[in-house]
Amino acid sequence: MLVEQEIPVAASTLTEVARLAGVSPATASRVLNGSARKPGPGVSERVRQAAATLGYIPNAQAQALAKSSSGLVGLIVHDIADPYFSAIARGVQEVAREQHKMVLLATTGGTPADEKEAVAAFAARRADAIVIAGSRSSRPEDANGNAELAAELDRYCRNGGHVGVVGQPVVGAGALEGYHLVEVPNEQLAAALAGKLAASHSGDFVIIGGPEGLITSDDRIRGFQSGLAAAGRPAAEVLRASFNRAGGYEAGLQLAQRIRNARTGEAARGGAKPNLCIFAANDVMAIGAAAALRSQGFKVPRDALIAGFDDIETLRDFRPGLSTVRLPLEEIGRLATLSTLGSGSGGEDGHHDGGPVVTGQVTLRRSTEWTP
Amino acid sequence: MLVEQEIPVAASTLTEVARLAGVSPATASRVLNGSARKPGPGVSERVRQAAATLGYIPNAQAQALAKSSSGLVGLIVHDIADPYFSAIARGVQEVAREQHKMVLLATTGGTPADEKEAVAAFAARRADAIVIAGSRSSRPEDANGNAELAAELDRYCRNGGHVGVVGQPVVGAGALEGYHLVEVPNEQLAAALAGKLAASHSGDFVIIGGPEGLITSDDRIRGFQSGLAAAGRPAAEVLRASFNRAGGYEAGLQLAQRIRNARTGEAARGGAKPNLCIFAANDVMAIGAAAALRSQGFKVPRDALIAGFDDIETLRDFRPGLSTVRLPLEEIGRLATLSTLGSGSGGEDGHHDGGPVVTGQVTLRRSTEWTP
DNA sequence: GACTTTCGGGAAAGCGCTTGCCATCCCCGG
DNA sequence: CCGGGGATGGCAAGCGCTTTCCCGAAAGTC
Repeated sequence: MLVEQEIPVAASTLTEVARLAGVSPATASRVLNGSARKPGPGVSERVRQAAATLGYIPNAQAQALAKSSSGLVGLIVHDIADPYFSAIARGVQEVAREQHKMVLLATTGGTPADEKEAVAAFAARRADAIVIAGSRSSRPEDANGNAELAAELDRYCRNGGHVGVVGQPVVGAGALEGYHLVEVPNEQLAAALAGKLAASHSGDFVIIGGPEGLITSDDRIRGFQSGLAAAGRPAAEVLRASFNRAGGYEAGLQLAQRIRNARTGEAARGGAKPNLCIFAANDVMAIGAAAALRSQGFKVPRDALIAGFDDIETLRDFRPGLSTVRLPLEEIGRLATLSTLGSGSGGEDGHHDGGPVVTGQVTLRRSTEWTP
Repeated sequence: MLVEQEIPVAASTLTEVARLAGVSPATASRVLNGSARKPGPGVSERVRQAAATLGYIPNAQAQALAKSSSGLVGLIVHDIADPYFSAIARGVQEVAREQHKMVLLATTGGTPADEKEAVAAFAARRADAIVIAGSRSSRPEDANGNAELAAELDRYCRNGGHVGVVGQPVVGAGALEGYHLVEVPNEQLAAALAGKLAASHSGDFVIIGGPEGLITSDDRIRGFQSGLAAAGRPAAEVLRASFNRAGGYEAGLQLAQRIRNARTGEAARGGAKPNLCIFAANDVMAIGAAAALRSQGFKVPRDALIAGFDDIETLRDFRPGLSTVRLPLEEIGRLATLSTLGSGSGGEDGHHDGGPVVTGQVTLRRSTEWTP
């Protein structure tokens, strides 16, 4: 018996389904959306049938309003096209999907003011959780913005929201229930990297870092320096540039000039071991620096060694292979999201929990390997 | 006169604001959220004041429900961590931001069934627009899924939604009002690339394509072949692999074997021009293939030329520079989004409009440049 | 067999906001 | 001086769904 498929011009509502099934909206709601109460099998069948016929799609907004939980996860990144963030985003997205939630995306360029705004927007949408990736800033001029961001987050948490922060705590945020942190051991890893590099490189070190106050960058720099110190080496000079390829390139040009000067001074003897090892605070900067060196006629690792941080996937095919620290970015995204959703119980004492442990791995490749 | 900042434990509602301001919720609504009617200045001031005191954040869900428009833009991609998609996502995000909308992200791996589900979810959330990036599939086994996807999209459009599709039309989708397409001239560009390559390369061509039925890939292959034909060259052999780095790598290994065989056969004479030019249907595959060749001891462009498609930003530092076709991905994302939002009027005749014009640019670099 | 428990279903009260409509009030021309 | 028109504010009816009661009936308990 073929039933005429009704193709409604407008989205049909629960009430219509209920009417068609000859039950009350309450019952229809109970059968179609998991409720504690399970209506009888006969009724259920009728309702489901009616829903199918009408092509019923529940109005998520209305549901959210009624049960004040939206099934939304907010994700805040600096720039979704940056491979660092898109890798994290993939992790977040995966978990969200598993948990039948949708992710709401906001990109802020790292400006605390924008981040605050994004949090507010997420709060307005009653997002169940917010994941903030991307370095916090400790710059004085951002102090204000940070404070507002922290306040906004606090309020969000106080209203029952959960926030997962990747990397380091939001400056000034309280130790609230619902506030989770996925700590990334930038400092230790950078120290470990420095140690390894110091073992094989006897010359100078120089660091290309992001702008002062970018915590991730600062942590990595500090870690690298302490690693150097532990190896009995003098502290490295730090060049500041913007935390992206362009910044790396710019700094790379400076360094090229410097190498050139050194060379002419020392009467170019062939086969000399490169005298400089560059540590860029992230892979993208490292690539930029490498490009700059190349543009000036220098080769890595022949004329300078170079290492980065993150082990961005797309960059693994870069030649010479970039020495770096592998960070499980996708996993980090997953963990940050899970900490806010999955373990509604996981951290019953919850607030500011030590959080899941993330480890990275120093990965040495050709870019820091001098071969005679 | 310092007023004690009231810090409400729960998010405050419009009604509370109204009460504090001594007006009706209607009025409060009118002043706080752009309404056609502008209440008097005195009242407005009081309401705004009250809202500030209470730290009022409108409940977007409720607003959406009441005015059935959510301020949401749905974005469907295969994989957000793929630089191709993340570049597009950036464009989408930008426009959304400009228009004070938020983007809702869904990743589907390209499965029509998942895409359909994503569309349904977006529809449930009453997204104002949906942008679908990522190749459609014309494979027979996806026909079913495609049909369902098309149906879901149709229904969404019929309910007043706007959808913007990147690349090629959804197979089987009707020519509906609210259905926009940003066409990417994959075929022409691939042909142009083939032409340029044919001009400088006299040997064989081989194509590494995605799985058969992936329209983007197929278009590029077809274009390349026709470009070859136009240059009086025989059609190239097509190797099929998955549309990502791994696929490229795999195919690259096969080709390496082939090159090796050819070499031993022809009694290795040094300095021979590479006999093979590889066209990979996208940059990531090209990189994979290049890595495979390298792993087998071959060098690009010494032993084989190679070209890709997309001009992924992160890959521009790859050495040797990868010949490719530059696609303005971010712009494509922007256009797709704008077509659904900005020009609510732009295409008043609207449906299936020719859409904005996207052009790419053949970009030759070292990877296809044989130097003696 | 009379009583307390379930249990399946419905009525209705919201969730927080927008908006059509009505009641005022003021300003102005006649 | 009075009536009409244009502002301006409030009332109340939803938007579509969930959920708390409540009620009748079926099922258990001595």
